Amino acid sequence: MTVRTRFAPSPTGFLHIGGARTALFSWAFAKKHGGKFILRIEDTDVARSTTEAVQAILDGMNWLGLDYDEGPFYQMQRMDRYKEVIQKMLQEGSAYYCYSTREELDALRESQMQQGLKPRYDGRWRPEEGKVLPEPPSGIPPVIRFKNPKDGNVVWNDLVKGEISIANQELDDLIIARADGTPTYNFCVVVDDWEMGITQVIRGDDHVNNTPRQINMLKALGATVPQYAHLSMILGDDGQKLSKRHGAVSVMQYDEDGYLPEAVLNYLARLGWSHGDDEIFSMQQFCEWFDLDHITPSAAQFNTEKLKWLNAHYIKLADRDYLVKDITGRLAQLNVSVSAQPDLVAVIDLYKERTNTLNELAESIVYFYRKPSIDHVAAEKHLVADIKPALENLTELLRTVDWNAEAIHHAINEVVTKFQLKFPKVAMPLRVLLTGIAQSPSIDQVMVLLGRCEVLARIAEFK
RNA sequence: GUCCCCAUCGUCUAGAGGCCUAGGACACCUCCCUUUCACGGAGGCGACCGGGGUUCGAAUCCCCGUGGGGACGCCA
Repeated sequence: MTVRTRFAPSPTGFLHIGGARTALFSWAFAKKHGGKFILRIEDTDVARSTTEAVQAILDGMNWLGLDYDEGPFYQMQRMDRYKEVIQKMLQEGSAYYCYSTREELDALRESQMQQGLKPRYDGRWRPEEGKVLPEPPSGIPPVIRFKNPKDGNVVWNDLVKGEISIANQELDDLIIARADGTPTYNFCVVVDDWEMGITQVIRGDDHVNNTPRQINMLKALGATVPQYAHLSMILGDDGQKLSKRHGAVSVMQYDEDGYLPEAVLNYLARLGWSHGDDEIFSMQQFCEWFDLDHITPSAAQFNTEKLKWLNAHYIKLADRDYLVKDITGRLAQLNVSVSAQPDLVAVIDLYKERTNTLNELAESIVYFYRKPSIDHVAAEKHLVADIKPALENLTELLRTVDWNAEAIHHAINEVVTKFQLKFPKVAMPLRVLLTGIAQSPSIDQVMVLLGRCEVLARIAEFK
């Protein structure tokens, strides 16, 4: 049987890191097995679903390069089909109308909680052999409930967590259609997973508790039950649960923050999944290696430091043209327009080995295109008066020296020797004057790129 | 409260009864490289939640405890 997996987000927000990993694992699993990956938008909560959120999810998938073979399917466009199935269930007796009001149900729930019971529907409208149902009240539009089996256990072999067994007694008759007739999540999932021929449902483990209900409905419909793989959640850097209020950010935020999609993908792949000691690998390699057997069942804490490490790695490998385009954009954000000189390609080459994010890279090269403000601490330490004669002497040499790193280096050495100094004694003030700070690549290389005219101008600032 | 799940260095993890005096990676520390800061290289610090079993032998299997998480919606 061909593998068919799906990613089924609800469009109530952006694509966050947890969703992205779920999507990545589903995608990789399909790729690994030569199957199909399907995108399905679960938008049946009309009140909370937005087209902006749909777009945000699509953007996130696109940025990560998680392409889908089918879809996106929208559940709201499949209403007719859901209603058909519900009618069939009503006729067959696996579903029934329930006239309980929300107030009634709230009261029920509360009293059950007080008694230390698990809150659940008590089945007052559930048709039963020899049971006399109350007369349907007028003016109350009924919901439709699934008639869940009363006895036995629902058991499935979760591909991540192993065998999970839940007693039917723990389950109640869930609502599959609201009073306004629209079907609810648990029901739509069942119909869709069935009719879309999903073979492996890979999703967050907040759905573990929904699984037995879905299996029961699948069985009631005579459908094949797919395999399930429940991924544990991703915690924030601080070990706290991610939520809209706390730490959950869009994957697109990582783009804005200067992370490469390759880095995010590689990081996510390794978060909760492993292939021996391998840490750095391409998505192609990942798709070949990926399996459900090596997914950790426990929750994982996000670690930005490690993401940065991977990002630094991928920046070193990044395509030149890509970097130039990207960095030009980031510089523009900093109100820096890139002039022809110094050549941005050369500048990036000089810095890409020493940077963690693209934002850092952009910020650290601003001084090539705009005169830097001098850091006070650095100035105090290195721009001392007694170095002035040496710098003046260097200035003279720089006016006529061949403008390449070797010649410049030689010129600095000449001054160093003449004034009986150590190399850094001259290099550091130079560095501060030229870049504004005390850290930079090799100073002669910086000077080559900055250009003779600009170098002389900046040294002259030292009064 | 009830049900379900989880538990190896600070973090991500390797580990499917002997290969484990528990391996790798990030972070941290030291040293080397050096023109500063990085990069890179070499070292170092650092963990099997507790208690019982099973077994010749347990990080690995079982039970109990503890801790953490999830679910209990006319949300998904």
